[in-house]
Amino acid sequence: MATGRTHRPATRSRGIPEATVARLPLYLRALTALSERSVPTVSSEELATAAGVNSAKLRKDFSYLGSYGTRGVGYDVEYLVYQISRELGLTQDWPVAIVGIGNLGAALANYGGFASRGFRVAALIDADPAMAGTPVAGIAVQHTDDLDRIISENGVSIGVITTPPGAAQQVCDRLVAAGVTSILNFAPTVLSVPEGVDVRKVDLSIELQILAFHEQRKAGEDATAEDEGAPPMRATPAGRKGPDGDMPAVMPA
Amino acid sequence: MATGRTHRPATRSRGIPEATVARLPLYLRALTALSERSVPTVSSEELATAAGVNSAKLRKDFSYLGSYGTRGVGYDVEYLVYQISRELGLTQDWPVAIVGIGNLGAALANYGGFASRGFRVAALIDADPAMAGTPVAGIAVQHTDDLDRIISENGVSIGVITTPPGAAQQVCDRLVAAGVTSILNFAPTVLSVPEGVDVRKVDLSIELQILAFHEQRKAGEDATAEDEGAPPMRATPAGRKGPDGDMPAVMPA
DNA sequence: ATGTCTTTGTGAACGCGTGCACAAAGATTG
DNA sequence: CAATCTTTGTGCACGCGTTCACAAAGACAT
Repeated sequence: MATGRTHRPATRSRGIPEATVARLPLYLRALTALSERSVPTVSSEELATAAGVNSAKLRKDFSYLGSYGTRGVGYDVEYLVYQISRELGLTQDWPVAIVGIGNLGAALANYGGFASRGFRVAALIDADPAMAGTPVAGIAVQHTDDLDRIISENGVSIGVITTPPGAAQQVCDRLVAAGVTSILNFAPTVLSVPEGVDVRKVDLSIELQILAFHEQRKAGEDATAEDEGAPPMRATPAGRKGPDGDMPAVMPA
Repeated sequence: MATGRTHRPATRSRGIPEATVARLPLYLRALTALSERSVPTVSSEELATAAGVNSAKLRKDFSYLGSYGTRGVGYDVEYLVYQISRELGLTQDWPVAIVGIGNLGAALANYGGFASRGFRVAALIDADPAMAGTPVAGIAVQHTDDLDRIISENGVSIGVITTPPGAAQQVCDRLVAAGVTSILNFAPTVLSVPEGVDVRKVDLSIELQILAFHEQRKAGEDATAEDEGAPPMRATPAGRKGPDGDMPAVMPA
């Protein structure tokens, strides 16, 4: 019944701050690029610039992993690539299942960035019987009925949800029941999961709205005298709202 | 030329904390759902549960917007929907341009969540001449050469980048030059933008890597004695130490 | 009107993350 | 070997965000 925690426990894992963990992939990407150019070492300053962060922050981040640098020289690129990869668990292979093969699901399946590092699309699952067997990105789509079997047979522990919002929670529950303990949710829904299951969400609509907020603010800075718009009279509780029908009766993403 | 700040200035806008702004869309979604069910009022507790957050946090968030609640009763749903919409700038229409119409770009163009609230796909732009004119999601794709004109003619201030990583910075620069001041970046690249331009990134790969980290940690908790694998010899920069490993004694997860 | 009950709004404490600034460490040069 | 120079690693202070806990405010019943 999907009655569980909704937010991550913020369990400070093994002393590495969550904020640092979130930046490690950034460093890894920059380091990989350097590695491909056969650059042997980098200073914290250079690497920080490449990763778009502060150099002090980068050094502190690395200090949580250990002392991998050489003073007066910098960091050994190859060595650091390996250390971060190991820390992130990318030295092993993670089979991933994508549930909901619509526009987005198919796009993700085709996305090259998946297989690039440690991740492998192990299964595509959809509720539409007509899609069963259809190959997407070279992989045959399987039906939701077999979800349990698919997950366990492939040893999938990371699931990606790209279903319509209405189906997301149900799919989530089934994934968790089948053994998935990490979920990447693209559906615009708040997922409830039991403790011990990690959920990360990617929400286009939310990102756009945040941008819109700042955009509006920027536009409003010039015209400070700008009228706030017609402040519709307070809709007295249990009463009626403004006559000008201010309500956008539109459904959100 | 892309020489500018990379991170947002964290400019505390109008007294509303960034963290709060990021949650407003969440509240708005939950409120819209309630509105459709014609629920007149909600308590902070109910709404918080629906949005997946703490009720105290929700109340504090709302307190930044003003006192919109009624003690002993709760919040008027319709009124709050309007207030948050206005605060986020969703009462006006935001024309959005998507650059890079590959798998992902096309998927986003088709994504219903776009038009749902305040956002309208005003233009689709791609560098492939063969795509020019091809309709995607009912909109004809236009060529990159006309980017400047397209942006200014449509008054686009929000751009979405779904190009390959190599082209992202260049596209970004052109968007900014054309007048775009908010960018949603799906390309796995660190974008440099001048001050005053907001960038938000959505990165599938990074999200997966963060999940993998936690997944590994969870798996490692049981088997603490797990072997760390073969630690590759440290590429000692210009100086050798014991071959046995000056491996920083990092503890196994 | 008075009292009770519910729920908001917020003061205050706490913890996390960030950035500064510098001492320590090692490379490098004379 | 001593001096100098570069860059790391980190102690410390500060600010933001979260959470607790409670007084104030209003609804509602008597």
